[in-house]
Amino acid sequence: MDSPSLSHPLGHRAMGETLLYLTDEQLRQGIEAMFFAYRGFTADPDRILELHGYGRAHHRALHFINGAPGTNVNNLLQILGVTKQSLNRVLRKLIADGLVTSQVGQRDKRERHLALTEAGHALEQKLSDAQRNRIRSAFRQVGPEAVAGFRKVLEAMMDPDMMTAYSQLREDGA
Amino acid sequence: MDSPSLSHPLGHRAMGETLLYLTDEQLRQGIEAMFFAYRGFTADPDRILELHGYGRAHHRALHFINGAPGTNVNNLLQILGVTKQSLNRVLRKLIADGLVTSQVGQRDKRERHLALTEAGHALEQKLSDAQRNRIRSAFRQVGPEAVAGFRKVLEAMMDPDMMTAYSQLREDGA
DNA sequence: TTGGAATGTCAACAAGACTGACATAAACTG
DNA sequence: CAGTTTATGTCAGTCTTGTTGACATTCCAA
Repeated sequence: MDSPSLSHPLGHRAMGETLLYLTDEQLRQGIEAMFFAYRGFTADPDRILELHGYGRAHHRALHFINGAPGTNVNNLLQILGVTKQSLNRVLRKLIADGLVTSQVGQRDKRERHLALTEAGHALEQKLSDAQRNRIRSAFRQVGPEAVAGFRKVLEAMMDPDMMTAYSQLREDGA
Repeated sequence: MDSPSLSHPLGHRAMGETLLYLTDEQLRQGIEAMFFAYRGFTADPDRILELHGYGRAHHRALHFINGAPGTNVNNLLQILGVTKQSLNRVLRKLIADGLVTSQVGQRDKRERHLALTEAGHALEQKLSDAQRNRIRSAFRQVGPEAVAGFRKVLEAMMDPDMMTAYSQLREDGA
């Protein structure tokens, strides 16, 4: 179960170890695992968001503003991968509700610098706690080696350009 | 980098190995990895779907009908976790376009048994190939141990009840 | 100083989720 | 057999979240 390469019906004669994981069935299982796991991953925050009248888009905005306070809208756009109009609707509501502040930039007055208010932090914490609890529980169940593998696969699955935008934001933040 | 447990600044005195992965920062990275990886995971099929005038919902329907041909609407509903109205809209289009067949059940004539037509198989293959290519590439990069860990974590992250519906479908199929 | 690029806002629209109400047909039950 | 439950489909209306298009403001460089 944890090391199929040692007990594969075909043995490990001519086939490289990596090939064991590349049958269509293995890949199909990987695809479905992503589908179901992602649903689990979002389920807990979704329930909380619904109580407050928000959606997943609001959660994403809160999450990344929290991680890079003072960031501007454009940075956030790169990360979230949506149009500015779409993000703007979400931000407008968060600002109107007093969860996010938008300050005109000092050097460049076109920019708006975003940050969480106290109320914004409170909701972000609540959402983040719910999501972390599930991840923590999963990580505990499987142990550190599995977690390392998980991280490696996910990183290999990302689009490289998305990650560059992300690292930039974390540098610019504050 | 690949084995933090051996080089953690705090050493491994009183802390169980698992604790190393449970700092808020580690969990945050896990959360963001899921977010970015899921986007990569859906990016390739999304591009193909757009060309054909379909969305992710159609992909999901095609995927699970392909995996359990002859299944009925109710099973599909359990798996996809959407309302019948939502699924019906998608199925109606797929049937009208000749990608899916809906046959009245023989034993229970209330049920509709769903299957892919030749055209449906063709599109499903195209989508599935695109998605598999990315997963295969990721799996190849990281090696079998990481893949095993990836699977373990994802399974631990799922909602248990969703998985029961899923296994049922795979048994009932055909 | 003027024109283009960058940034952000408003309006309108589409996909895809939702609820609620209802119709039909078949199966089940007393 | 009558009545109820189950499985499915449909219509209408709403919500979130994505899209484009149009436009205002600000900055910068020719």
